[in-house]
Amino acid sequence: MAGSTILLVEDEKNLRKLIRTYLEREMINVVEAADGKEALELWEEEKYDLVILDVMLPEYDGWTVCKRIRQNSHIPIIMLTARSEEDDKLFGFDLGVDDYVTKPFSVKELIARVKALLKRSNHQLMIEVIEVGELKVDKKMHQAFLHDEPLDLTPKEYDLLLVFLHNQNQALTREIILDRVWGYDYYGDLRTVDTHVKRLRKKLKHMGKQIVTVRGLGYRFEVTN
Amino acid sequence: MAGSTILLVEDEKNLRKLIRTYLEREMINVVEAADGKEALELWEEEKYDLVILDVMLPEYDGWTVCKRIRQNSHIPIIMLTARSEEDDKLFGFDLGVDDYVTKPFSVKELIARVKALLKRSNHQLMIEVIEVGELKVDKKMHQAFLHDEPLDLTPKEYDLLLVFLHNQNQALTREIILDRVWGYDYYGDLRTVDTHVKRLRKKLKHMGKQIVTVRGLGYRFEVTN
DNA sequence: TATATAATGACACAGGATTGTCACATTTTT
DNA sequence: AAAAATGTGACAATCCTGTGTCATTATATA
Repeated sequence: MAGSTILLVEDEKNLRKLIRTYLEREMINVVEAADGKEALELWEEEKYDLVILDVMLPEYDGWTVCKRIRQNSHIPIIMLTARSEEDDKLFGFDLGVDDYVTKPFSVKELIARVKALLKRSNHQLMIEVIEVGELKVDKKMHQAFLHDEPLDLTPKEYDLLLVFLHNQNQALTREIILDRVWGYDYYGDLRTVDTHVKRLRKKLKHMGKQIVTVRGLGYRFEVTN
Repeated sequence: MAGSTILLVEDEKNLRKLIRTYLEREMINVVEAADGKEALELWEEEKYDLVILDVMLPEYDGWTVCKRIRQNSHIPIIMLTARSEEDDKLFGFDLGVDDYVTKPFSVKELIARVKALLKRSNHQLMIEVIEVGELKVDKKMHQAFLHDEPLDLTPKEYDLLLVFLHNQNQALTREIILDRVWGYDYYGDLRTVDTHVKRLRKKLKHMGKQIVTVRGLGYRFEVTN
């Protein structure tokens, strides 16, 4: 939390400085970028715990930067949107952003959301064993269990399962799944996801039903609390 | 969004008419003023959702009008500026201008910004869970619920429901609905909307009555607060 | 290194769900 | 009553997903 490093991408200097001041008051380190290009350069250079990203940016806009970051990281991203390009339809499909803050916003609110996300992701990383019903995954062991019986999953199946477990109850498009499991630079058939879902479902036995098909979109790992 | 009223202050008649045409295509009402004095008079008379304001105006210039409006309202203001000077913009941000469009501009861009600002003010799109009475939609899950029971909606039905929920109490023409759900480039029978409304109503059970027919126009999702 | 085994990605096909359209019924307006 | 607009059921075309299979690639084993 304190001691985290944030990449702050915002072209308006005064706003950037203001946010920086507030963040530093929370003992959070801030690296600033004034445009999309700079943001991506800084992104490659160092590791960050969270990104605050303005949508309207010179060079590359926020969506582009976001997409690029999402190609190899699940780091929390907060978008500062003044204009919402997404229409009704598109919005639900954009699953990469963790939170939105709409301009004009109170900096206090933004900071609150930053803290919430940092806490959450910190928490996520700590978790070494994920358990859902009879299903258990020990990340350190790199092994899944069903009824405490080791499950014989292939690497892709394991990765796929983890993506589902990390995004419980979230509808994921095939694109997103392909990105997360195969990597951003993978160029292949979307339907391949289907095949792997089929195989994973089979191995998960009755738990396979938790992987719900979201028709016209993709899949969702459903857990009933 | 649709149904909003905009005060358009621009002295050049042709440009004004052009902007008006585009805005009305979006179901936005337009009130025109040709100079600063008229603008302020109209401002006092009625309520608006947004103001488009040319900087160079007869009688009072745009800054004066802007200042005056800001004395009693936080309504979104878009300035049309001829110069794109940095200091001009900074000056404007002090006055509380929400967005700038620099002449010459494409009307489409202006419209996009208008829509963005209107959306921002009722930033419904950002909300991930929409709840109306017994009806609930979780956008991340991509799932609707009625009495907390999952609703089995087809993709089109889901999209249609979202459009209604994002435009509560707004009469929407079939054209608009077709645009939002099927995409602007879709070429098909307007009556198709009717069929899908029928199907959605049925699945929404008693809540189906909330989708009110606006004879001669289209439909409206009605909520009584 | 050669061989066997497993994993992977692509694809085609089947079956079912979804969709758009139309004709006709019903309602509302003139 | 006629005209106009909307509601509705039926149905064929289309879309989408599940699945089996196969060639290729990667990995493990001898």
